[in-house]
Amino acid sequence: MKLIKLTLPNGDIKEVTYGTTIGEAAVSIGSRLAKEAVCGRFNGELKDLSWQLIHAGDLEIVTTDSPDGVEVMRHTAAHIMAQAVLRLWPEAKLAIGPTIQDGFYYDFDMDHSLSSDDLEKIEAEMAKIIAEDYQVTREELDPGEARRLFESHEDIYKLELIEGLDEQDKTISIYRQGEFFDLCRGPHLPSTGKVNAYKLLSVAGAYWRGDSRNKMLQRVYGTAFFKKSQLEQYLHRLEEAAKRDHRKIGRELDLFSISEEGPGFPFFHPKGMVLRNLLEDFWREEHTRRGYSEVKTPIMLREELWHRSGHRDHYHDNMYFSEIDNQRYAIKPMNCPGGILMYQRKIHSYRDLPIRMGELGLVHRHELSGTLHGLMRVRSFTQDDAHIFMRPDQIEAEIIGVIDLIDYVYKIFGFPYHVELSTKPENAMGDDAIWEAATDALRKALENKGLDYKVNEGDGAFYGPKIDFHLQDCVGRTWQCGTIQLDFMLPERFDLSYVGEDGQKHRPVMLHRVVFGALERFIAILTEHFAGAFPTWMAPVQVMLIPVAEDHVAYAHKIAARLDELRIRYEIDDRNEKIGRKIREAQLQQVPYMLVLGNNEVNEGNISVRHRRQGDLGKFEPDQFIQQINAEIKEKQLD
RNA sequence: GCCGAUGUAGCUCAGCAGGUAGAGCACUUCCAUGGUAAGGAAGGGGCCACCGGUUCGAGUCCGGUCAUCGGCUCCA
Repeated sequence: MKLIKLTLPNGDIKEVTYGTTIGEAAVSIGSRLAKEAVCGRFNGELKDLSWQLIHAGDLEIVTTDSPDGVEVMRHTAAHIMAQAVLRLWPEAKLAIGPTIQDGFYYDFDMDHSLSSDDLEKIEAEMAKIIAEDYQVTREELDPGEARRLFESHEDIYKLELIEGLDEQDKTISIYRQGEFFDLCRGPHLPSTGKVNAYKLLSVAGAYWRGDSRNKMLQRVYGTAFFKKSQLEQYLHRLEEAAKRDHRKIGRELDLFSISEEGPGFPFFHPKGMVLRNLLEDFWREEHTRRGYSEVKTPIMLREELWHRSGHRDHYHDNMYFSEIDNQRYAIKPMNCPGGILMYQRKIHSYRDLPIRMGELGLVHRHELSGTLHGLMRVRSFTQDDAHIFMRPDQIEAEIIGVIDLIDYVYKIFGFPYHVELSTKPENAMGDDAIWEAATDALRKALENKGLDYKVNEGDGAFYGPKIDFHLQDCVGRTWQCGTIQLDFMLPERFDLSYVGEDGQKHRPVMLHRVVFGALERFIAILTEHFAGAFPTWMAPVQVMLIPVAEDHVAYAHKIAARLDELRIRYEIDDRNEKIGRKIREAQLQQVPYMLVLGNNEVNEGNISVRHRRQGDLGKFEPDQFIQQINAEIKEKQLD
């Protein structure tokens, strides 16, 4: 009998007989391992436990605690869901059903429109399929067989997928469980009974192949875990994220609102303005320090300018237009053309470069109505923009300068982040050579900084490639904020120049960049990240003065005068209420410090300090407290 | 823009066999002068998103519009 040598992850060599399945191999390695086994990884490829080993190679048993194991199980869960849907609505056509981060979905084409009540029905049917514990088996078919099989069920979407697979010369495999079968690469769990903790989460529309010209299908989202406790933990996390929703907190803390009179055009309330102004102050301080100047360009400019810049051709659908004195105007969706006009006002020497021109620019973009979302997705927003005009030899140093700035700013807020590089998109201006040079410059700067990055092919802006910074909030979600875009195109289009050492005209290179991205969105992210409990330096109200009774209001004003000197933001709660109530409300407003002022304090000339998280901190000399909170603010401490 | 759901007081929500609207919180006034997360009482407040239809009668049924929510597409 022929023996096969398997190399295990720890380097051990295991010999098994020809034709042994991965599942059997797992048993022979250890019974505990076999119990936890989900599938195997043979020479880097995931295979079913029933896969037969017929030649030597590396074998790893993928277990329930590995990310791959979870993904395989979710894929099986998606099949079980599809099976359940077909049992309930036999006319449904299956499209695709992949796993995604934290779960899976399956797209269906069916007349019955699914409601959340239906999710329960589907879940119940899934429970039956799991209890019935069908074997999940793999079959490999040639394209003709596969076509016939799916044609017999009029599975138009699967047939389209098969066409694609056939072109790529890939093996066509299907998986069966009970009466159900599906086109699938696999691998899968050995049987449906192995799926344990699952939950269907929502139904939504989704275009076939993600293309809005195609039919809209019904997508059911779900998730599954090996352990009930993990599922519960995940659902709990969703609840926590919902509690942090900036739309809810924004209302509760009176930061901003959006009126039906202006969908996508937010109103900032006084407390939201405090946040905005602080971000702007911080931004100005950092930019001044780093050699930026600040400008402001007009909201509206002649439409002709936007033809020259290329926006009219490449960005038309997102722009608003208007008319003044029979002249066509456009409302700016970006700040760059204005910045360029500013650059062109005079002749520049090579000695003047780089020019770092910052602008907190209010831009308007027509976003599709269905995409608006609180402050995260709006139709008018303020970019913390800057345009750097520079000589080609300055490109790398300037990019590195921006990378350092972004790194500095994100660390102040305690955000970890990662970086992505986006290359030439389909609707791009300019030829490939320029794009390549620009993309190389960005890549070089990243490599010089030793930053790891992911590449997004075809995801760049129409005028140049970009580096995106994705920060991660405390619930683990990521948000694209900062970007650096290199642009050889607009300087060309606008015939920008500087006078070189040789007295001749040369073409400068432009860099577009933002750090926060948009103030509106950044405020939304901060709100969710801190769940409304902004660090003291940002808190709209930093101190709540709480006189115990009417007699103590005068003393509160005396303390307040001291806070005024240092521009510490406070409120005096002089309502005729018990202090328990005043404290509760200050807590709910996430005020960092509450000062309780009653007879004891007035007589002793001190204050009782309560912190929103640490509770009662005891008595303080007013000066001592004020110095302490002032330091906390100046150092922008996170609490 | 597309698919689905939703739209009742400032907020959270109840109401429904179609008979002209209700709670808690908030707000106002009064009483209580209170010591670390809600003191008590009284009162004001709604063109039930908007427009049209069915009906003797519509918050409730039907159609349209607008907005919001969950996604898709897109993106700061």
